Amino acid sequence: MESSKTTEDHTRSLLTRLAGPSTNKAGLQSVDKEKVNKIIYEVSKGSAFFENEVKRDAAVTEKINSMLSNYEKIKTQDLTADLVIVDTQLIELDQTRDLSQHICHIDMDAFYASVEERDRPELKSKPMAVGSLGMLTTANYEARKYGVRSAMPGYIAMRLCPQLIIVPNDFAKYTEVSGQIRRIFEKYDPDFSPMSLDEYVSTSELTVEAVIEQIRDEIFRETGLTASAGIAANKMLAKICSDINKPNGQYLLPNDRYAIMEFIAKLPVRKVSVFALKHETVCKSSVASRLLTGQIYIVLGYDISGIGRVTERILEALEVKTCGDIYTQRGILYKLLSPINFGFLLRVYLGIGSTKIESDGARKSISVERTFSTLSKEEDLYNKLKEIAMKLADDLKEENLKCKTITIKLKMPSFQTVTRSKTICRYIQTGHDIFKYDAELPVSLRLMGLRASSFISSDDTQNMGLKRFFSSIPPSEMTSPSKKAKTYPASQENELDRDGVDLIKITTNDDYACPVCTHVLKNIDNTQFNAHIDICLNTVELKTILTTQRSAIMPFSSTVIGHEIQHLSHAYLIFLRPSTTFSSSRKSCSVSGTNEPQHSPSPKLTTATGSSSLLNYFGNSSRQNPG
DNA sequence: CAATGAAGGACCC
DNA sequence: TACCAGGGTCCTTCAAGT
Repeated sequence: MESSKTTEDHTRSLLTRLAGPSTNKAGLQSVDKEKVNKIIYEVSKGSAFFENEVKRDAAVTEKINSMLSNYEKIKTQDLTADLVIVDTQLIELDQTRDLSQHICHIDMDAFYASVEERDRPELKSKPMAVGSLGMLTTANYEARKYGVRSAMPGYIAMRLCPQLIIVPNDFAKYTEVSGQIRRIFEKYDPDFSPMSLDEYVSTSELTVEAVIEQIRDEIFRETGLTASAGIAANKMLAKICSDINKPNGQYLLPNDRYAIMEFIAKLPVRKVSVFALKHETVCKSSVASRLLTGQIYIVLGYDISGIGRVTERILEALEVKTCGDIYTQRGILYKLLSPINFGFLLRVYLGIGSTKIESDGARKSISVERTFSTLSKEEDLYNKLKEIAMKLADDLKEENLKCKTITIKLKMPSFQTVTRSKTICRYIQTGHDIFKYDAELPVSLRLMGLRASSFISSDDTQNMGLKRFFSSIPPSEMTSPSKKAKTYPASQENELDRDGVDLIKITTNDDYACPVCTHVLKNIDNTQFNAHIDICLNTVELKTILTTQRSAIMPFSSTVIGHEIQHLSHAYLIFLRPSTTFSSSRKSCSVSGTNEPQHSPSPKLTTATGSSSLLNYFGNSSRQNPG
């Protein structure tokens, strides 16, 4: 029977995929998932989105199959030696267990929807969701009975529940309520308000549970909203526990090794999500607090990861359904998964998670993206991108950040998504062949986005200018100029330009080849020359990264792209016209969502990633080909 | 032979 | 009627350069 699982399994996984990411949320347990999934399937069948999901599902299937064939081989092997290694690892991990404190995760129930209900009580008894017909952000519990949930397109929700009321998002309002809640927490946090601390906590008779109840109660009195809480020994467990008695309830998992192991063993892997505190985000509905011997530290914001649809499928194929199964299958998992993923699973199995409140806040990237009804005209696309770039530039300015890397993201009407990124100094130094842009190739897009990352201090920007450019690029590499150089003139107040461009001294009026576009500029003086360089640097038409860098990986069916980059304030404006038919030949990644930023607050992330990646590679290959 | 950049995904809310 | 978001983080794989 194992071998005859073909189309049936296929549709099943597809149905699950289409059902969306949040099918296990509170309030959804009682719905007839089969039926709901079927309706979702019927409604979306044939759409571009659907077709794209089919592809992605197939990719996961393929990956699983290759894993399974490996699995078959390994099954017959003697894993004794491996088990010794794994069990040693388990013992070591167990010794890191920290049961010295309680950590509590407080989660607002259906936050946006609850706010709307509070303001319009008549909605309480009716199925209601917040969002638009395009996409819902959340649904109240009445609506969840019909299978309506967050991240579901509104029009599909309407099929599931025709009487559904959809209320538009009102983020300003939610932010305000977040502020209210936050102020409540501040009262409990000694760092914010030491005075009121005694008022609430020093009555040491109060149990942890009582304190949390009190906090939830106060939230309710203050905002009219309910919250749920999980109290446990670490962040991971606290997060999981907060879901158990949702809505408007709390759950305490005792700080006892046995209790924890019992609890986790029965837990379906999909329930695992890991709560890690990151930079402070006000407009979120989750709050974590830590109770430590009479003190409470409140931290807002989160960074949550977990085991999602894909990982669940992979694990299921490896016969791991509950966290307890991780132990049973540990030998296989050790052989098949990357060390990082495997280590994560071991910690899950042991119920070990981070207990730190490292509010290591530095944010790593800022992005802006917009979906729109399909645009095809170059001009429209350009304008849209310009808007996005302006917005991103504003955001950067607001955060007082400068970036080194810009990533553009494009989504075709087919939902195929491509991203292209460039770090500025490299971009300038490398001086990609400039591409004479080819025949008009209108491409349609449904989304464009820009992301800024690799933030740099202004010191770093000093050495990235033309000097460096000049010194490292042989003139022969420069090619023809952008036809459009003057169409998109440089923006006036361009800080990055100022920082990045050193003026070039030319002593005599002469012919001079522009290093960027290689045009020979006749008889110009310093000022004119510099002006020209400015324009060229601001608007460079690249031979597309797509052709030069990706052709080896992704076969292109037709001609490619004009690609322009324009400085716009802090941001770069990138314009591309890719061919519509990228065929991704990539294999999908392995088990992910396994990232609880462990201990060490911020030791070189890049290094960590790099080396683990290598470790991974070597580790896997040596283990997977054992003889 | 480490370090790095780029592209693509998975996951969360 | 309407036809699948936007903002982040981290992980993995590839490829190329010294």
